[in-house]
Amino acid sequence: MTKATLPGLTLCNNATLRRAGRKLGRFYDDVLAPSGLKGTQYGLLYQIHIGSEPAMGAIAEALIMDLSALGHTLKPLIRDGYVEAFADKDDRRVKRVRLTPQGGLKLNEATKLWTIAQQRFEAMVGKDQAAKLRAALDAIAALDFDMPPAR
Amino acid sequence: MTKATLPGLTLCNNATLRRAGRKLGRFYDDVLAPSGLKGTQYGLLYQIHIGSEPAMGAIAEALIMDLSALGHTLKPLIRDGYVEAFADKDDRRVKRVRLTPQGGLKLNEATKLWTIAQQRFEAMVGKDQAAKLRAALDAIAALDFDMPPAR
DNA sequence: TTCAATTAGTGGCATATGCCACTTTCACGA
DNA sequence: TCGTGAAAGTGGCATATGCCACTAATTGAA
Repeated sequence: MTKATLPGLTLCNNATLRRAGRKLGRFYDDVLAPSGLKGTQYGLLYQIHIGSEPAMGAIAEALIMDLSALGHTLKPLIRDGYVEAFADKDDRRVKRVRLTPQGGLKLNEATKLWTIAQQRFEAMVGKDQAAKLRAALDAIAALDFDMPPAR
Repeated sequence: MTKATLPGLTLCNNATLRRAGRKLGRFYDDVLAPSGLKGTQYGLLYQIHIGSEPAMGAIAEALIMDLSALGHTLKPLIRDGYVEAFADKDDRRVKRVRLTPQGGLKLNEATKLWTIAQQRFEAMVGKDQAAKLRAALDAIAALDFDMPPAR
């Protein structure tokens, strides 16, 4: 009973997902550490990168993240000069963001590290196993949890 | 291109896991809301419940969570009277925790809600699919990410 | 044109997590 | 027995996320 301190190997899908998330998150964070970015920040820079000066709302939707949470997460990246925001020309309510030249460089730098983490992980679980896992997770992300509260 | 704003369906295992985690987390949180507990707190109370007055370190290990993070997460639960801590009789460095009677009641109350969330989720993805997913996630949680930094 | 409803963000507050620097206890070997 | 190093937590600081109450800008209908 030394390390098998897991009597009830939680049947909770949410708890299991979070636990694996903490573990994997730390791994990616460790590998990305030399770049000074956290896994989340890397993902956010990437998302901005592949978008066309995306609006905050668009990013939040793509990442299935609360809009205000995105705003908070974006702050350190703007503060450090990796991202810059500007108002949309046609709708001043909309705030768009883009990477600064510095942000672009940082993304490239971090991508090299990310590749290492990604390869190391897939070498352990298998490339297809990883792909299947991502597919399953994307399926969850696409689920429509609703109806219950009597519409 | 309205809702398919996901050009690069992220290949990053970490980002995919986090995204699904946010989605699922909100679902469980919503269903658990009437109890006043968050999904994480419910999981923590449960973990304490199934343990024998577990030491903080044991809980942290089981949940693959940083010890200090556990300490922080535990605070609101202690503040609200659901959990109480006490020093181990033989080793004063060790701090053990247990549910208070109130905590036990709250856990029962929340478990009813949790069951609903769990069932609703599994009704959507399938019971075996969910089990497979948990198995895959547990496998990740059990991985040994090491060696690289030249030991 | 005017005003109510809607949309996009912001700020404040609270929890979730980590890392690091300490402090307190123990365990052990000299 | 003393002193050094390991083990278990705590506190502070920073990011990650959410919800709620608001504000600013738009859109639409009367």
